[in-house]
Amino acid sequence: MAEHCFSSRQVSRITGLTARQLHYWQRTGLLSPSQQTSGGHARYSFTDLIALKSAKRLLDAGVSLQRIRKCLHSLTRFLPTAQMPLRELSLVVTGDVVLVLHSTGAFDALSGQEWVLPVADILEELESWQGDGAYRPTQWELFDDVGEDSEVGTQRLNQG
Amino acid sequence: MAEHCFSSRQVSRITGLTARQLHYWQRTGLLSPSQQTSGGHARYSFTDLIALKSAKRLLDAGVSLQRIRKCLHSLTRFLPTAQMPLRELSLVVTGDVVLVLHSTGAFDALSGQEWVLPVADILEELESWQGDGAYRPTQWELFDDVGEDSEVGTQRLNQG
DNA sequence: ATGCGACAAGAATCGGGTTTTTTGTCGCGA
DNA sequence: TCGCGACAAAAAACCCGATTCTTGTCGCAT
Repeated sequence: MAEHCFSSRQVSRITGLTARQLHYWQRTGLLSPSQQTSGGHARYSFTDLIALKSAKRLLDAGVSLQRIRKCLHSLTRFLPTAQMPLRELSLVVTGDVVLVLHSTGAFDALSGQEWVLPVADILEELESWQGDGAYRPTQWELFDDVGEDSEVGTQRLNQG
Repeated sequence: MAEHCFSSRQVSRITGLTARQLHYWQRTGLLSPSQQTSGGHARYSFTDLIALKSAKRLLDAGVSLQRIRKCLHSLTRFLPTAQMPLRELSLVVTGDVVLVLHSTGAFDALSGQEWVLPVADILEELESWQGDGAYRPTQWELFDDVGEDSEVGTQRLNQG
């Protein structure tokens, strides 16, 4: 593959990251350009661009750099690059976590851990208890009757 | 529908929650039995059971009760019960958040906010820049070259 | 038996101050 | 022009004590 790909300036223009950020990220090991000129100037590969652009997106979504650090780190561990068709991945970002959504499920980009609780399972599990004296509803409505009249301000347990 | 469904004892046996918990949850408005006997004894509906069982699962997954509170609260807001086929839902639990996975995507059960970053979009966006002087890889490998030799312990910026 | 109130241990949250991280800006040198 | 080092502001993480929440246990009333 070609040695020269993208200069810092190009990458900066393309990804929206500042030169300062690229430099700092290289310095702290988040992502170094895969090539360098003999003069020590950065040359980022297209693969680098993908990672940088992803990171930039996460940043814009409010994920802190430290979190991104961990994410990238475990992504390298948990994504078998040969197998994973990248186009089918999605990153789901909420305030605190970054999930990797895959066709087969989802897992936490930080820990790689996966906890999925299909509601269907719960229904199945409960249905075996229905003989205990209940009707059999056909239309499930979940959480329909939570905290209606009793206010959450009522909890004065340890007081007089 | 039938008035009598499940007594506290039954619910306790079925869900694995203690009577104490059921009582406290009722008291604090997390979930009250939808029926009561004239004597003031609890009668939980099957719908209640689903909610309780879900909550129990979240508890077991390490989600704190306060978080569950918020989850249930926003779930009631964000799930149009009439439309949502419950069997297609999954709760994705990671350390800090509870996500509701739906066929069309996922959203945070706490805030209802949704940020999905399909990697395919990133690729698409980048491909328009390829003329800038790069090769055209056919096999994407992401995050393959992150933090290899340069240690993260190197960042001594503000020092001498 | 079930509900209810009281007390207490343990867990979780909150608030504020401190430390670390991240980024902008400037200046120098190749 | 690009990289590099230094200083400083802003943001994020961290720590720790205080507060609040959750749950177990006991005793009493219905």
